[in-house]
Amino acid sequence: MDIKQMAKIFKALSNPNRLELYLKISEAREASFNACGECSIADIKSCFNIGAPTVSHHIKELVNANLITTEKRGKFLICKVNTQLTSEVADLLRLTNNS
Amino acid sequence: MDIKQMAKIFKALSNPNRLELYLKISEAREASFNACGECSIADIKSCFNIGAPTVSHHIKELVNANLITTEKRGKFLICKVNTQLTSEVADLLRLTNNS
DNA sequence: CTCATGATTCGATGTTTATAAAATTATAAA
DNA sequence: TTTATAATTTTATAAACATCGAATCATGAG
Repeated sequence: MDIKQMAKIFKALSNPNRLELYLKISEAREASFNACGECSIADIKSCFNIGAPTVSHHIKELVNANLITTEKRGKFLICKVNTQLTSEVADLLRLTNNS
Repeated sequence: MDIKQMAKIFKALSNPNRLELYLKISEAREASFNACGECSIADIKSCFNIGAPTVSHHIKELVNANLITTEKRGKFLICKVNTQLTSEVADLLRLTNNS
């Protein structure tokens, strides 16, 4: 993976609110918001102390870093984690560690 | 690990130059700058197109996030990766992935 | 069609950040 | 002790960022 892309991923996870958002979306697959492992902006927003425009902005950054994907379902936007990318990054970090 | 600490780590890795710096320090253990798996600021600086003050600032951020440790040896500052933290982070990323 | 609601865009604002130039400190060598 | 070199601190600046309120867009319900 290219350094710029890697940095972009880390940047997307570098804001505490956005990171928590991301983790929430990840967890949604298990203790689900809607039993399908998905998570709407309204769901997310109700867990945080930040406004809808900010949530929207954060979501966009996560999508932009390819960490999640979204899908419009009716009025709602459904977010899912891109599990492959996350584990790629984990592997890269692991590589720097072959002590 | 606490969300804020996690975010801090990611922030420290979110700048392309700083990330590359960090990776360079990691690699130094193998294809070494000084055969002891260490890496001085001068070594680093000579690989990048950024000035000494900037390198110094980046190093400080990496130390601050606990990703590296430093040790002054004579005129030189020697940097080493904190491998434990790195693998903790990798594990955390992995965790979001238990599909 | 109208309305309510979920989400996005726009505009503004205060904060953080990356970077460099200049000045300063620390240390080893001559 | 003087000098050269490595690194840090200080100061300044331009760019990026997080956040919000207001306006807007999109969609499903009545």
